[in-house]
Amino acid sequence: MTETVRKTSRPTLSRDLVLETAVSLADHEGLGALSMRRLGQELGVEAMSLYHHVANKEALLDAMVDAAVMELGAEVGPGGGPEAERDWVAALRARILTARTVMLRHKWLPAVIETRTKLSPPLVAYYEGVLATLVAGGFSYDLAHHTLHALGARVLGFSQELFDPGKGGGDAADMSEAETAAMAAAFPHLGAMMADIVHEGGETSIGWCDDQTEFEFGLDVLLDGLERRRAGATTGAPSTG
Amino acid sequence: MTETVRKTSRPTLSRDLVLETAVSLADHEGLGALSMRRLGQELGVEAMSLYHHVANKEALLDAMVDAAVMELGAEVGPGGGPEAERDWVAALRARILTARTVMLRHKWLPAVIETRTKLSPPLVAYYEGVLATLVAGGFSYDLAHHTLHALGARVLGFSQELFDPGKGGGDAADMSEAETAAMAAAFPHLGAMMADIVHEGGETSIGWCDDQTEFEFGLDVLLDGLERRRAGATTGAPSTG
DNA sequence: ACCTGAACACCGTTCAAGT
DNA sequence: ACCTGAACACCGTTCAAGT
Repeated sequence: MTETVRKTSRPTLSRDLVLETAVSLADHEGLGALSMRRLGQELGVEAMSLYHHVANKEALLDAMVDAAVMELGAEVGPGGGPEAERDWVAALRARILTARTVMLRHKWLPAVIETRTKLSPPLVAYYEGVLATLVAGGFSYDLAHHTLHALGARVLGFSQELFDPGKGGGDAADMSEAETAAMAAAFPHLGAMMADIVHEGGETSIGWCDDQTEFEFGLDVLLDGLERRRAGATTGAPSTG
Repeated sequence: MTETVRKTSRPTLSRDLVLETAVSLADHEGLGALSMRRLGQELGVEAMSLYHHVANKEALLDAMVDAAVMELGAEVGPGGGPEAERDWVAALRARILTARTVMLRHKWLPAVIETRTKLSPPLVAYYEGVLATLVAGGFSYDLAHHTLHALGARVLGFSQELFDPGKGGGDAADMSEAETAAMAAAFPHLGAMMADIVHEGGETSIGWCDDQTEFEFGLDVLLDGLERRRAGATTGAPSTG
């Protein structure tokens, strides 16, 4: 699981090596494991040596974001172009789902991006590509701007999942029958919904929610609604039938 | 700005007083200011005394979430009912916008909710109300489940805003003309969009994005798309004209 | 029962000192 | 120029001791 230390060889420290090691540490053991002392240890060096290659921990996190988002930028390409003109929904959808694979590789990235105070040039470049895709698809800058807000974190391939039964320490499997029954009594709709999902899941996905499916569902609802607005519907309240 | 300490009177400590003070401290000075030592100081007591009323800091955060979400629950009411049957969009929209006012009062709440490992009963009760509203509006449990995922954090009144020019240390006003020009050259679409927004903002909102407007736009796009699916459209990919 | 103070094992970071 | 070790000002938390 854990990478072994390389106390023996000890290659000369460099900014790139510090960065790579930091990203790898965060990838494998989570953001909580990334302390300056621990990172130094991983490199066979005292924590204080890191300060010769990085101003402080915030600067290290900045650089990690830049590195990961450049990775993302390389995979999604420039954006815009004839595919976007033909079908902006498909173009943007593909772009965002690619972004998602990068986010899944670097699970720490959303949390770190959220806490950045200076904006990352590679991230701005990514947004430029999204915008190019929207404009090629016929969006006004005004609607494109609202669209970026509407997509929010989803534009980078992640969403804040709050209602995650798999979280909560115990997923459905962990809940005792008594607990499930008590919950169903107190919260009838949630109880019914959970029963429904568990049934539906059946043999394939045991019990709960498929993150990828749900991410795509939410994304498609948004893309659908946005296309309707682009095509000329009012930007006001939705029709309520 | 900062509340003054009450070293003098020193009322007997109680769990409720600890909780209230913790919430107030986080409200006024942010989550970063909430350390056990600082909270003790605010109560005119040693940090270690707090452990008689709260198991540890995680338990304190759990209790703070419960308290804030109960506040939310009291303001939104039970959910469902005849209004939801008549117009689920309006009912859910109102519910979520009320939730948003609570989130704006307790800015620390989203971040803390995200890190909880055990689920909060008041939060489950809130979801039950959302679900009751959807079911009254004609949703199947299956579609309602997807809907909760699609709304994500928005169901609680907040969204992960990543592209926030006001963030980044410098908003547009803080950027030098040279910087703005350089950015417009490197990222033409972003440059054009920003110029467009600044113009549009005009006298009323100086320059940038109105969070409330953008929140409602994104919410309405989602509600619109969800209503279409409820009314019988396929749950697959959106039509791309 | 409630509160305290010293202590432990952690942080990020500074600084003077080594090579 | 690069790395080190002690130190400083913080964390959350434990534990034995006070009242």
